[in-house]
Amino acid sequence: MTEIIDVSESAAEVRTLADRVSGQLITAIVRGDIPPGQKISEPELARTYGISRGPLREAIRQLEGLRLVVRIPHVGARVVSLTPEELVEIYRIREALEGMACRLAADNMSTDEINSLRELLYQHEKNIQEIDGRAYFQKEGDLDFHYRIVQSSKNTKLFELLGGELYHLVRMYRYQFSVSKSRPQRALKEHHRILDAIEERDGELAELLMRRHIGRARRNIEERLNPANKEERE
Amino acid sequence: MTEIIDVSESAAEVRTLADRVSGQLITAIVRGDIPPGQKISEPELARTYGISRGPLREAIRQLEGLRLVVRIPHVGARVVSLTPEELVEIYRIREALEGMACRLAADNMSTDEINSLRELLYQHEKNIQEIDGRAYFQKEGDLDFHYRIVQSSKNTKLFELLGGELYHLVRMYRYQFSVSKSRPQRALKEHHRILDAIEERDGELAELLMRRHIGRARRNIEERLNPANKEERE
DNA sequence: TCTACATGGATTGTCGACAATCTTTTAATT
DNA sequence: AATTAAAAGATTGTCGACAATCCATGTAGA
Repeated sequence: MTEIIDVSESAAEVRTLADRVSGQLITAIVRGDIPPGQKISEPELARTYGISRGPLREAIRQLEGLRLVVRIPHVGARVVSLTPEELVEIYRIREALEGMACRLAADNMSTDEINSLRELLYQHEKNIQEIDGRAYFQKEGDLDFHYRIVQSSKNTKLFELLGGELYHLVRMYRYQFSVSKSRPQRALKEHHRILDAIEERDGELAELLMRRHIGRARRNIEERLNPANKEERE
Repeated sequence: MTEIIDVSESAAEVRTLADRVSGQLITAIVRGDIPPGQKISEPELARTYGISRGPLREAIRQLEGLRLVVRIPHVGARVVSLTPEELVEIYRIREALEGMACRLAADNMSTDEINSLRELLYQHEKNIQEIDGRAYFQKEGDLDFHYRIVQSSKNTKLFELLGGELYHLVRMYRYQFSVSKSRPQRALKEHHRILDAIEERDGELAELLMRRHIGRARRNIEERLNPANKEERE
């Protein structure tokens, strides 16, 4: 999952301090080093990263745009703490947006990109078999798949939107609600099917499969919230 | 169209300078006072707004998050200049997202909200008849309708996404590619139909109608770009 | 005359200090 | 003892100045 970080970090060889710190903060928040809800102390962070408060404040403003922190004037910034409902909301948005991305990718993805992505899936397969228990790589790897699809949709705005703010939040909550163990193999199979559809240039099917795929993940979350009633929605 | 501005401006009674200037810059850019592609000179703007460069830079970082400006380290920030293709991309995203918003709104919109929105449409009707030529209010009013629907979907993340960065860009390009004159009446009719479907709690129909509605607007733009070939897409 | 380089000017990036606001602690009153 | 009020402390917001980088102008050489 290096790519997502790279977008904001090495895009221009890590120029300004604010940009660099912004990237560091993103990973820190996503990995849970700075847990959700925690207050962000400017003096403390400035000391930690060895910079002044100026660039730091710019970085915070940037994170605010990515919805990773919530700022209250004259009070301070806190790491965002999504309610489970909001997380479900995000998955609903992903259903719509990534479904669309698949439809576009079926038209616009090059054969090179398809082959490369297939390669990635084989690699995931190996990872799952090898480090069976630790689904660490898989956790990020899954999103890597989605990332590439969106990228290959060739809709740059869609790419910015999903890669920019939605994926960071998803990544963040992956590290917390640790992924259930039964999903990886199944998810991998679904990934292959989606790529199959794209390879056959069947946009309609690709969209359907992706919507189902994300919908399942969403229901997975919903069930974890309401273990009691499984069939409340729709 | 006051609401959209209010979100970022008066949310906390306009506290910090950065927030205030951020709001002013947004309207300035949206209205075209600072045209697309223009360089944003920090010293000049700081003088204009009578503040120092500190808060101004924070405001610029915020606008960057809203995709209203593009920043290059050590070079400067420019007002974003969307290619027509990107504008079409945005409309494609709106199709997906607002279609979804309609489906949700059919379930979650209160009768009060429905009545109030109907009232707004009647007001639009009056405006169109009165100031026939100047479609000024209509221009913003149209988006007001969409804004309310998304709001009533009760999906807060969806609301943030559409209201936050997508609508600003759409508003911005409304002021440039001035809306064709024949659309308003037709658009108003379509708005009524969409609201009808929502009122009848027919989410599927509401989604369909909204997708068509935005799709038409998109095709309208596409035709303006390629006046020659009308039937190239799908 | 054109290209390459160097110099000067302007702009962006960073810092430390001061002012305004909030939070916590302490004290006083009921 | 509990609640309110006041004061101290800490944090956020703002500013002006300095450093680093980029851009434009001008000069020298081929």
